Amino acid sequence: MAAAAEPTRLRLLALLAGGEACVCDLVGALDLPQPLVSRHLGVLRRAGLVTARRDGLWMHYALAVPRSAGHAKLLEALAALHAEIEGIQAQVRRCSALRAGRTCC
Amino acid sequence: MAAAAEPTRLRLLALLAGGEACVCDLVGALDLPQPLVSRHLGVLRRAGLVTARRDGLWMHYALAVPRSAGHAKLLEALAALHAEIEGIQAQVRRCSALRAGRTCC
DNA sequence: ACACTATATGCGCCAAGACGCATACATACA
DNA sequence: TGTATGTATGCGTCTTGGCGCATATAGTGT
Repeated sequence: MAAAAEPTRLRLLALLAGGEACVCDLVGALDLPQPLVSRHLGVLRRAGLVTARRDGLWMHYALAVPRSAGHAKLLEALAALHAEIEGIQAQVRRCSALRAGRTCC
Repeated sequence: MAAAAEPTRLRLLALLAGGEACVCDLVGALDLPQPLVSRHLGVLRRAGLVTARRDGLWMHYALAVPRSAGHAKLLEALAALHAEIEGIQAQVRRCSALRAGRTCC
């Protein structure tokens, strides 16, 4: 819960709500330093909110399947809250474009 | 969102989910110093999550009616998460007992 | 083995925020 | 107007956590 409250992590969760993504795409979409994004993803992973999958050099992150009723409801709430984040749509689009462009993985 | 993530405030929201309550009942239920509870309630109020109503000497706090889809979904998620908080049931019962006992307001 | 790329982590700095304490404020009542 | 009670706030302290930077780790290809 506290893990999802941080603004940058809220944005990461919004991007991942659009499907699995690798770190480089998330970095490109949010325009933040890679170590910062990686650290936030680590927090989300340890909180059980996202899962990580290694594919060669790349790590793919995705929303975790809910482990409790509260978790499931939280994901619903996040989905609704994402729409209310300033400038998030552009970042979601950029993330999708990066995914489609396949510049990295 | 960030306002609801703090553990003590999460408990306060859980107590208020059972209905309006005055500060003294919340203090008694959580067994925390009054200034601390008052300060947390102020944070929740400024975040738009609760509303305050004065009744003589007493302030009655209640969950605010949702102002957005995200807010409404967040309340649902909180309701589900409340059940997963350590020892919250006893505190909710104590709050109800205090309300019923009418020792203060 | 070496170089290269993607990702993770150790370390230090700094700001945000939670807490305790004292005290101010608001209201009721004599 | 004075006192008592419930609630809010100012202030100092200390911890937590976000951030930048450098570097470590994991994997790929030559």
